[in-house]
Amino acid sequence: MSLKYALLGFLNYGPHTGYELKKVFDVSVAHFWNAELSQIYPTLKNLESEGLVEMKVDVQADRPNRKVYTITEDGRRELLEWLAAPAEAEQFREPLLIKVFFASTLSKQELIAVLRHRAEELRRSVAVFEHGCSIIENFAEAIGLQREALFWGLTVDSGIKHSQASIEWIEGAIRRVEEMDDAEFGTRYAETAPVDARVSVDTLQKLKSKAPNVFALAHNTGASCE
Amino acid sequence: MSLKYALLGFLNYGPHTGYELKKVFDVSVAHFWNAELSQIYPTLKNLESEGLVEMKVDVQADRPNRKVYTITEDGRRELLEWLAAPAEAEQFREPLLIKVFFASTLSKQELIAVLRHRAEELRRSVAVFEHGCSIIENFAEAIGLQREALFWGLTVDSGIKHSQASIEWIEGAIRRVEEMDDAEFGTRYAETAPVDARVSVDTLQKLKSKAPNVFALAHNTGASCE
DNA sequence: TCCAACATGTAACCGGTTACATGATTCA
DNA sequence: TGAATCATGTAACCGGTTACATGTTGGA
Repeated sequence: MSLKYALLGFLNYGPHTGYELKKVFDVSVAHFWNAELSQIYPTLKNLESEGLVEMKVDVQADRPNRKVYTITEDGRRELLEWLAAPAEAEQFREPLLIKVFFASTLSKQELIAVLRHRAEELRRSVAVFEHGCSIIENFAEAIGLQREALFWGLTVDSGIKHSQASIEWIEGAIRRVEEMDDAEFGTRYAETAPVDARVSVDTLQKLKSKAPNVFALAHNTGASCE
Repeated sequence: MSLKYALLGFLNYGPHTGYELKKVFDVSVAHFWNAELSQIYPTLKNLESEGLVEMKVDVQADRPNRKVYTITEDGRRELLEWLAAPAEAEQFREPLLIKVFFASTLSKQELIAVLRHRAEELRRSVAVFEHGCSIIENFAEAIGLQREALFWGLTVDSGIKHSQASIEWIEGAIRRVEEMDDAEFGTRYAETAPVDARVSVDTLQKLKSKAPNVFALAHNTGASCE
């Protein structure tokens, strides 16, 4: 649902075509919100039918016609309302954590390799983001939106902070895993006694009745143990 | 695609029904991977048709019949392969960042309110996660998987670290925003000169040709400016 | 000559959520 | 009496990605 508002946000700067919006997306918000043309075009159409934007065909002789979208007063109002409302927390899904969760099935070296690989990726993306900062600043100045540069920079900051937090977590995890015995890995539960699902579900039931508040809130986002 | 492997992971501990898997999900991986029954049931069916699990109907007199799923050797092999392969980086989408990106449209107080609200949510989820740790440890012990507790704890840790990183970023953002002049906010671009989309797209073109490497990699995850 | 850029779209698919359907038992 | 638990599912929808379709112009 947020794509709608991201588009309104850019249209609030000035009229754009779908094609232009995609380009602007790619250098400005792509690090936390990607969008494909095939999604942008129909979304613009919806915005139009809701009366939040207006479209004017710009007939061109030598190139394909352009559909230029302009935000309406209704659109401005709706954008502002959304911006001021509390942000929904997007659900966080991280495949790496599934691997760590079931890591005792792996060998110690395999787990460490997986962790190192992800850390490398994250380090690379931090480097990219650091370049991204200066690009965003140049861009903001070039188009006369210097005052936006601070806000844009904050979003890049957020990305860097998250990546760094992940890297630090991975480094800590590797240290802990390295301290472990090789024997703790490579378990195949078929060989040991398999877990009895009924027992574990019963156990959950008991834990739940002891601390119901914890289970009630668990759906929010992430927190951790030391 | 990861749901499949998360299910295989639990089935590797021992046979479970779909209903049981949902319960186990909710207390163990829900903080980074939610799953609904309506998704679990068909996924189990697919796993069966792929030969990665086997199903046996457990006829019950007083209650509805249960379908108990057991992992096969093929399933174990596929799980192990996936666990050892590099993790795909899930795309990160954060509505709050869209709000910050377009924050100059808001008033200063509105922006700060939005930021504070999210920080509060995050603080609450950190508290929940801290409880979650002890629950996970109790659970692991109760079902005889003590050695798993460390890995499970690491995933909770990751959640805490992320939330804390977000909180710190928000606190920094609030400090920066508080230093700003009220006049920097509440811009309505219609009143000033709207941005010319063609100029901004041209500018992007030039920035791109100057630093093509940055744009090539930009799709990874997040990094930031100081 | 061939590819990239310009410019707009549709269709199929995919992972996931919400809502709905069924029907027994147990507990407050 | 009515809600919660047990237990399985289907259907509709939603946001998003990938692939496909079309056709021109300009540059390597």
